Amino acid sequence: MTPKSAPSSRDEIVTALFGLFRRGGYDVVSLSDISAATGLGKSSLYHYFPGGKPDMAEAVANHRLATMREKLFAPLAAEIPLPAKIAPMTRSVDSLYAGGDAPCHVANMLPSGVGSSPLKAIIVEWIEALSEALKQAGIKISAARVLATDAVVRIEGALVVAKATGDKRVFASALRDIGADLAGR
Amino acid sequence: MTPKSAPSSRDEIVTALFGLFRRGGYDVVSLSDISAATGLGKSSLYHYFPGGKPDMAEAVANHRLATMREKLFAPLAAEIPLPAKIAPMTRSVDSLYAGGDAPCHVANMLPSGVGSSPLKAIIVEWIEALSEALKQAGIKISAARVLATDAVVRIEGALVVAKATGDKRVFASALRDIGADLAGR
DNA sequence: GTCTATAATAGGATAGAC
DNA sequence: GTCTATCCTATTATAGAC
Repeated sequence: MTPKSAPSSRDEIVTALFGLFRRGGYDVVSLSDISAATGLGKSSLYHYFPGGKPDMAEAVANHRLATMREKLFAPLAAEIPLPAKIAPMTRSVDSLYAGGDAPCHVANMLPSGVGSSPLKAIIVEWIEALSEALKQAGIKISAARVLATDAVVRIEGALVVAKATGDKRVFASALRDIGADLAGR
Repeated sequence: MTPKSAPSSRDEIVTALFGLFRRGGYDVVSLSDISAATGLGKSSLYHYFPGGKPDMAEAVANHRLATMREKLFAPLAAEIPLPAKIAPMTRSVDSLYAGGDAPCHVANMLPSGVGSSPLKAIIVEWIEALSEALKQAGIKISAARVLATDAVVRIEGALVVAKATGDKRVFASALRDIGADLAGR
């Protein structure tokens, strides 16, 4: 067998970086911030990310894509009734965004343009996974796409509005409504 | 009469700054960028904005709030039938966000925390203006608030998703659906 | 693999001439 | 009101010892 692709501590660093980038976006986060958050000197960071800060941001974006695939997209492909998938999804979404407290990593990283390919994949694959789940439940694919897109749109929008107003309930009630719409009203 | 509150060229500068801040967010925009966009030297900028960059960002936020009040919130208070107000609103929104091409200034400025008070006002007053318009049309205030919040949520979310996927049609169809929902289906 | 030290650059901001 | 020149700081990044 090939040697186990050692889970280096790079993964732990990336997790710490994710917390920084998701909240501030690319340019707000400095190498000093990263150094403080990880406990590593600036130079050590270049050992893990030879490409510097853009390299870090892209690693974080790919890490987030993997998380979303595992926690959200894969479960949506299960061969079980639709409502049995939607409820867990809304719970996972609630958890992934800390009940509306944690901003969307995609939304905050987009303006910088760094690592935009995995960022785009997160949104595209999310809509795709939802569409497929709805289609499996007997909904026409065209209607499924509309519903799926609307769900992701509302989740992203609720995060923005909740942050702007300081009212997390906007996120909670949006999630509830989305779940009801997707599961079939 | 009081002398006309001279429309100094500060307004023109603020308009140029708005274009920069809305796209990049606070930290991406440097004084050099601003200098290039306005044609003014860095020092001249401090003549108009003694508080420096934060001062500029807050001026831009207040300018945007004024624009939103004029173009969106005030028309919603008119004493005409609801559908006659919703259609113009969606058209104005389409124009204000360039059909989904131009990002939301609020969403992109929020992470920095600079000028958050007018930014919050933009969202809060928007929801309030929509709620009032729906209430005037005979919808119960509690239901009106839910509908109004959902509309703003979907506009904000559609901008994020359209930007992430590179597909402006997401914004166009979201606007159409929102208009239909608000005008009474 | 992590550190200290340092380079090279760009950032925001100010002083003062015109 | 706009400019040139300058200051100070923070930034990303690299070199090289351990």
